[in-house]
Amino acid sequence: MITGDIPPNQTIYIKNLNEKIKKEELKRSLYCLFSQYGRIFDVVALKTPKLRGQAWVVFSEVTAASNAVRQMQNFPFYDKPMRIQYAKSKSDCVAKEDGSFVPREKKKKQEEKAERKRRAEEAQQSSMANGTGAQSNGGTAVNFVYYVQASFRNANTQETAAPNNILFIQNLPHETTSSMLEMLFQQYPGFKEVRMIEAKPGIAFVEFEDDVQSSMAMQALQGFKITPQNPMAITFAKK
DNA sequence: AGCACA
Repeated sequence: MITGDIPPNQTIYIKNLNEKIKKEELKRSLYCLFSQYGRIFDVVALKTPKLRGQAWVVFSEVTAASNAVRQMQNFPFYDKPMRIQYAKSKSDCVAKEDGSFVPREKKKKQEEKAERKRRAEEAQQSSMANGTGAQSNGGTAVNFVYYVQASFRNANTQETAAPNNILFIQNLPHETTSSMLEMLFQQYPGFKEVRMIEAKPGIAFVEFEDDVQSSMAMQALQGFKITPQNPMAITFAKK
């Protein structure tokens, strides 16, 4: 068992990540990939020698983390299978929320100064923690996607489907046609076809060759708006 | 392989 004896935690610890990916891109992609399991408070990734290739994704719920640990285990992400466990400790952003946060000991003066500078640079990009950073699509889309998915899960008393080659698209404007979706999705490698159902407007299925390609398209188009009111909510189809 | 965050 890869999670060993680490108790469940709302934060997951991911290792074996592709170290060639730039930090900001990595965080964005992780955010997109894992937001299908629930609301994400924060994504932490550092490129220091000790911490590169690893990341933490902080969920609002332990159940979301549990699903992520199980279903995304060994998922090929930037050509490397992710190894996922629960984090060993509580994330700062969670501790701050529940009042148990105590600032840790300070480091040496110079390091502190260097970090301060780095933080200032990152300040503008780190809007992600508030769910405003996922894609060029803007942040409300991501929260909305989670909302749609959550109600979908409730309605069906089902969990999220494991990654597979077929995407399930929701919240489309009713005027959407399959050729419109084709134009959008065919730009991603492995695209096969779009399927829509006459009797069910607002949803569609998009098939790819495999689950890696489908998830790349999912990340790219998650929250994409055909009209301003319709950020699309993409999940993996239930098989 | 490696568990951080001000």
